[in-house]
Amino acid sequence: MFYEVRSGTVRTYKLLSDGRRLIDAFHFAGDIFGIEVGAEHRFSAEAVDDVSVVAYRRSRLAMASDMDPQFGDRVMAATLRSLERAQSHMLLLGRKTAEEKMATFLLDMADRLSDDEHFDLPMQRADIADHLGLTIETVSRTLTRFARKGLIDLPASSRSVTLCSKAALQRLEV
Amino acid sequence: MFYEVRSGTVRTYKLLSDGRRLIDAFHFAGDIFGIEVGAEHRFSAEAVDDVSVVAYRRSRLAMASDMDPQFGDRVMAATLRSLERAQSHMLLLGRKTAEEKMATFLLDMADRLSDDEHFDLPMQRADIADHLGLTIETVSRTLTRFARKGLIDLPASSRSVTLCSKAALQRLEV
DNA sequence: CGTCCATTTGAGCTTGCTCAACACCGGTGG
DNA sequence: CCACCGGTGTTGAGCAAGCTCAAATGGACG
Repeated sequence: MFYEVRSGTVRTYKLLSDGRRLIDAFHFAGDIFGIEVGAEHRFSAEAVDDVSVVAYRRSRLAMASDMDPQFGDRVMAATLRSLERAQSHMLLLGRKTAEEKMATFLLDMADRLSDDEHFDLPMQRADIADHLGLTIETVSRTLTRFARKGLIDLPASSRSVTLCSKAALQRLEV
Repeated sequence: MFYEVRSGTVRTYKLLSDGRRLIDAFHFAGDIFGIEVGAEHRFSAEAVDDVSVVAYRRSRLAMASDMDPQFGDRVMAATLRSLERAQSHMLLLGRKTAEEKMATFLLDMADRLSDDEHFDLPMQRADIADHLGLTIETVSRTLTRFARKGLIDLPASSRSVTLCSKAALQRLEV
């Protein structure tokens, strides 16, 4: 089985035995996730908000690839995109500072969630923290620091963000 | 183009603009690496020691898949294995402590480099550090701590390692 | 209005980093 | 032979980024 998000946001994650969590990716409408080698999945998936997802049997892949080569190509492309994302994310997790992580995250979300500079984050601080290898507190503090510096605007709701200076964030991102 | 290691060890890595490095993987004999979507590569590869590598043109993939489905399968499997490894490595980078990282690394190397509990690391401390998101000093200190605890044996040469207690390392690994 | 949950903020601590010195080893040349 | 050297690895001391623990704030909803 593998999956395609129709609407909403899905998080895929792994846990350590003591409960520490790493969210390896957020998946939005149109994203394909959960393609694997073996029979059983090596990570879990959860809905972040209200979600609609399509599930495909894996056997469909081989079959569909014959009938509809486009479909096979799309799945291969999705797999390679996951790999690319994972590789960039390893660099972030292993070598970026908290500020650089947040800057990268905000720019990525802006890119994927909005046409302009404003968007609403579907996930809560704990999800962001577990995605960036930080704690909730560090995420929160870094966001307020960005706001104080005038890089972003955090109107009331705490989930909505406006990027005031993408250029400055890109500089921070390294 | 993508590549297959015949003998020796290859490291693939990414850099931040100021030179911070993350080695996303080490590739040993038989490993396939460097499969990508776009035209240009998004990471660099270097020989860790004396290496022999086979390069395949990407066009060969589509072509060969028709003539030799086995080959296409092998490449797809390699891609999925890279993705799996990247996902586990994200958990390591984002959520494991220095000791847990080293324990995981040693067990992985033992698995891939040796039949028993003894092996020689092909890479230097700086490579290990940049693979685990640590500094050289922390790698070195963690290894000596493991040796003092009797978990491993570090005979003279500093590149050779014997695991005295895989079980204990597995417990540390979380 | 009170409760629950998410978020923010503060204070102090710890892990892992930085900077620095030292040890070790293989190669090179006087 | 051995002194020197560069590259690699180890060890020590002090520091700081980010964590932990704790409390305060602020909505959303009944």
